Amino acid sequence: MSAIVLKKIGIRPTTNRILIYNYLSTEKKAVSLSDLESCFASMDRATLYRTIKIFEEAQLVHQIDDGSGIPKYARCNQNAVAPSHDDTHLHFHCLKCKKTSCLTNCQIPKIQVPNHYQVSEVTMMIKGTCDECSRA
Amino acid sequence: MSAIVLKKIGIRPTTNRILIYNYLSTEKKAVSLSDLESCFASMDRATLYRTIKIFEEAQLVHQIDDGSGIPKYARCNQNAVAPSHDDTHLHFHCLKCKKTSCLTNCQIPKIQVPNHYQVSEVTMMIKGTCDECSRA
DNA sequence: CTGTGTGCAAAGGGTTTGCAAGTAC
DNA sequence: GTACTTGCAAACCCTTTGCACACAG
Repeated sequence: MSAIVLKKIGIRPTTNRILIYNYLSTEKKAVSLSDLESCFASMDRATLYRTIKIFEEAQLVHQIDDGSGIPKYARCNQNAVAPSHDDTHLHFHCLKCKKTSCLTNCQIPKIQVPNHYQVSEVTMMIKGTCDECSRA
Repeated sequence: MSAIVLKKIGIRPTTNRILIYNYLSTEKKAVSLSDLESCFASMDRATLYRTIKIFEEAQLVHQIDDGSGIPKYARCNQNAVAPSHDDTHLHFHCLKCKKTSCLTNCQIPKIQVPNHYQVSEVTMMIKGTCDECSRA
């Protein structure tokens, strides 16, 4: 139950939050605030915004910047109940269907940076044609 | 002379454009529109915006999305006079000094994507501490 | 004279915040 | 009753565009 998951990590499981949580859990693609807004027309933008922020802080979701300028959010590590979030994988943005998704199976290769540089986070974004679109 | 460079690729070398071009050529870090705005206070935002767009189309600069939500621009391949622009390198965003720069010497590793996915563009963004900041 | 470049002003698209009412515990 | 949530409204930040004037060929 999602209510239990939320409660466990210290987020009060309100109706709205459970709905959003479930939506993010089933949705394969990364969603923007506008996506959520049109999906949950009854909820206010501010509520969606704050809910996402809370989820992000609790590491239930991570933000993805696909170059569109509009931040998207995804919950990837869907098997894990604990907030051990994995975002060391690639992100893919399909130029045809405009969907952004996580390629959870593709790890980001280890990278060599020049001396004295310290790496704390690496993101990798691929644009192209996704599975579905290239078959069609 | 920058005027000649601009003319060669079909951009009329106005005073403003030469100034901006020179600035981008000497600046090591990627700059945002606001950066340009505070640097060239006499020029209008719209002029800066349109100039950057023109440079981008002519492939004199490329846009970098460092996760801040604010697009930055850089001219990397500074040796090349021709508009053969190379943007297959890494980008680095320093969490201390907030500067974004090109690691021109670091190529993006070849990546393996799942079947049926077609890759047309790859970007890689590293966050951490830059050379200068980690020495200080 | 004609076409391009520029500044001004405003529209636009999205995020973020203040506040007061609502709701759960 | 108290503390957290939510909706409404507005502020905000930055990009983008329309339009009229300025300027160069």
